[in-house]
Amino acid sequence: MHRHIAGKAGYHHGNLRAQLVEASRQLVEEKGPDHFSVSEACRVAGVSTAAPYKHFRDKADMLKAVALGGLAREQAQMQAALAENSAEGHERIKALGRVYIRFACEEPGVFRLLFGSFGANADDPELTEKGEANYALLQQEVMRGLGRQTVDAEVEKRSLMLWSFVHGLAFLMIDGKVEQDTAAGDLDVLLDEVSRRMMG
Amino acid sequence: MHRHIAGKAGYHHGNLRAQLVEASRQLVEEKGPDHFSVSEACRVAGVSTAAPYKHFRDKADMLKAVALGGLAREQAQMQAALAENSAEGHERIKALGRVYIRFACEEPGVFRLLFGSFGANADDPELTEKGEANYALLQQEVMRGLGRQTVDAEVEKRSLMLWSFVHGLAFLMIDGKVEQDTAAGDLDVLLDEVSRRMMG
DNA sequence: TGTACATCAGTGAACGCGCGTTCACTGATGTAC
DNA sequence: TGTACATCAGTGAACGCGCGTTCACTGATGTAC
Repeated sequence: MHRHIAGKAGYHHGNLRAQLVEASRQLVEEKGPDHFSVSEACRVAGVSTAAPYKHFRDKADMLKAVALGGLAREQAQMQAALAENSAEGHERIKALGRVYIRFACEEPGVFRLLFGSFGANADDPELTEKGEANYALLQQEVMRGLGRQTVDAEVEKRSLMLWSFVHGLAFLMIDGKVEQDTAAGDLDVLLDEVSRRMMG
Repeated sequence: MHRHIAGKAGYHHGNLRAQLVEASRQLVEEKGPDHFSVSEACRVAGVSTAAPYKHFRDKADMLKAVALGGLAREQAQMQAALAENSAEGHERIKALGRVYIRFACEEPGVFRLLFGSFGANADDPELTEKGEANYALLQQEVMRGLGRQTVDAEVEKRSLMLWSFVHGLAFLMIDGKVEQDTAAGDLDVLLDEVSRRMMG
C-alpha cells in the first residue's frame, strides 16, 4: 500500500475524485483560478498526474467541479441566512447581501472562478442553472419586499440593482480597492442604506 | 532593411516601445489579461522575443504600460463626458456612470487588467495613483451634487455606493451574466434610477 | 565632406521550466463458481 | 471457503508545446574631428 498524504488509502480508495476537488479548491483559493494547474492539484492530492483523467474529462471539468461546490456553499449560506431572518423583507435582503460579500471575502478564489470564464466553462448549462437558482433567491425576496406576486420587470430591475451593488463591492474589496477592514465595520451601514434606497 | 509588419521601420525605428504596448493591448483585449504572453506580443509586433527587454523590465512591466494606457483613456472619456454635461449634478454623475460601463464593454480585457493583480502590479503606486485620480472625478461630482465643500464621510459613502453599482454592473455585463444588449436599452433607465436613489 | 568610433536598439539561438494529456502498464477489488 | 477472472482506478514515463528570460552578437545611427 502506498501512502502519500493523510486521508489517502492507496490504489483504490474510492475517494480520489472528492480529494482532487478539495485539492483544486485549495489551489484556486491560494493562487487564483488562473494559475491553477492540474499537475499541482495532483501533487497536493499525492497522486500521479494521469489519475484525474479517470474522473474528469479535462482541466476545465475539474474547475467546473470546484465551481459547483462554491455555488452549493453559497446557496447553503443564503438559505441559512434566510432561515435566521424570518423578519421583515428589508432585513432578509440585507442578510443575502451580507452572505454575498462574506462569501466573496472568505473564498475570493472560488468567487472569481464563478465569474470570468476559466477553462471555457463560460456557458456551461449546469453552472448557469445553479447560478441563476441562487440569484432567484434574491429575486424572491425582492418580490416579497415589493409586495408583488410574480417576478415582473420591476422586481427584475430592483434585483439587478441590488446584485450589481453587492457584486461590485465584493470585487472592489477582494481586489483591494476598498479596505476590507474599513468596509467590515461600515458594511452593515452600507448594506442597510443601499437596500433601503433600492427597495424604498 | 528588414520589414516585418506595416508601420515598422527596421533596426532602429525608435517606435518599438509604443508598438509593443499597442500589440499587448490588442492581445489583452483578444485573449484576456491572463493568456497574455510576451512572445505573442513580439509576434504581433514583428520583432524578436528579446526585443521587449530593451524597453521593459519584464512581462509585468509591459502589462503595466497597457494598464496606464487604459486609465488614461478612461480619464479622457470621463473628462469629455463632464465637459459635455455642464448641466445638473445628477446628470453629470449619470454621465460618469455611462462612461464607466461603456469603457468596460468596449475594452473588457483592459478593464479586467485594471483590477485583479495580473503580473503582480497589484500595489504599483503609479497605477494606484492614476486609478484614484479617476475615482476622484466621481467624488468631486458627488460632493457638488450633495452641496458639500469637502470630500467628507458622507461624500465617500455615496461615492462608494455609486462606484460599487457601476463596477458590479460592468462586470456582470462583460462576464455575460447580464445581457449587454438588453441592458443597453435599459442602461439609461437603470443609471437614472440608481443615481437618483443614491443621491436623493 | 569623409572617416573613425561609441552607442545601443535590434537579432536569433538557446536555456530550463511547468504545463495538459496520452500511453501501456499494474495491482487491488468484487464476483461467479 | 477457495480459486479464476474481469474490472478498472491507479502508476510512471513520456510527448510536444509555449512560455519568460538571457546571451553574445550585429548593424544602423549620430557625433567628433
